Amino acid sequence: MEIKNILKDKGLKITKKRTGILKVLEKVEHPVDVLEIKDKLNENDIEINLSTIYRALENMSEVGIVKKVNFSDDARIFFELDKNVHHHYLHCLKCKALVMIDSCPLKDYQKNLAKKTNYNLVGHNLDIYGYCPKCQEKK
Amino acid sequence: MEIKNILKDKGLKITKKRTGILKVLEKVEHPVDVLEIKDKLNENDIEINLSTIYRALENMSEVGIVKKVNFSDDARIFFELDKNVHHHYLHCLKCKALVMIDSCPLKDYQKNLAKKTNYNLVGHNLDIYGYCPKCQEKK
DNA sequence: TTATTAATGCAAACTACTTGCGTTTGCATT
DNA sequence: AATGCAAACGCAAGTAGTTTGCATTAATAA
Repeated sequence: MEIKNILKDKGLKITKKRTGILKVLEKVEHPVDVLEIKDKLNENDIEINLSTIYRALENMSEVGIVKKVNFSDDARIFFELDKNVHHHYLHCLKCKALVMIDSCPLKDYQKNLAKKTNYNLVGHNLDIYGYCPKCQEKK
Repeated sequence: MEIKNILKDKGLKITKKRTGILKVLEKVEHPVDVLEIKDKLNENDIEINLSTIYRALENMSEVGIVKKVNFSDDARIFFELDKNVHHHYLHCLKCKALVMIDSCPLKDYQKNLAKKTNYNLVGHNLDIYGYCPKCQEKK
């Protein structure tokens, strides 16, 4: 669906800033933080305040357009388009590259764990850390 | 080993604050943040500044006495005694209880993933979220 | 016992994020 | 096209968690 229609669909007003944010998320294909969004918009001559970015992302995550992503070793909040698919990320500790892993190794595990512990499990968070092929060479 | 000897062993001075912090970590048996440490020490009539706690924990984590623990949904840093065992935590989203899971479901997975991706993988972080039996009742 | 070095407290700085409020803008209605 | 109103926005200030510089104090080796 086109960006404008995605917003209209959820009853959110179509503004240059909001469509700009969504275009950035579409293009980069990895979770981004607010500063990266600001920089990318500035490059395209769109001035935007950080609080606007935070609020826009908050709104859009409430209606399921975007998704908040937290990494355990980073206090920042990242955001990505919510395509309704569960996945995890492989992190390069040197160049910070993110590789999406879309097959989750924990589906069955979580079910079994729920049974064993009597917890009602609703989700999990997994991040895998290492060095990408390129950064291994450089060392 | 006794707390005093653990510190002496690593060349750290034995102070009331440091031994106090370690006693707290020993007793609580779950990762704690700096405020919980401060409160527990205050209860035992030990006044301590937050920056002292941060610095003591930083020093002690550099030498492997304690370990930093990050949870993906919480910006705070938690700390636990470093017993050199890999484990994960089950989080209750309501009462915030933490249950340690000491069998890791990802050992083989990580090895295979390393082969497949040519990444040199050094570790991972897994947190599992849900509701504990008690909190399910309350609802 | 003293001298040296690490540890500590305090205040200020810093990072990431949030909030209050006055202004502007999108858009439904006329 | 003009109007009105709620939503979006910018700015400045506030908050939470953590870090840092510097002067003071305390631990321990000599």
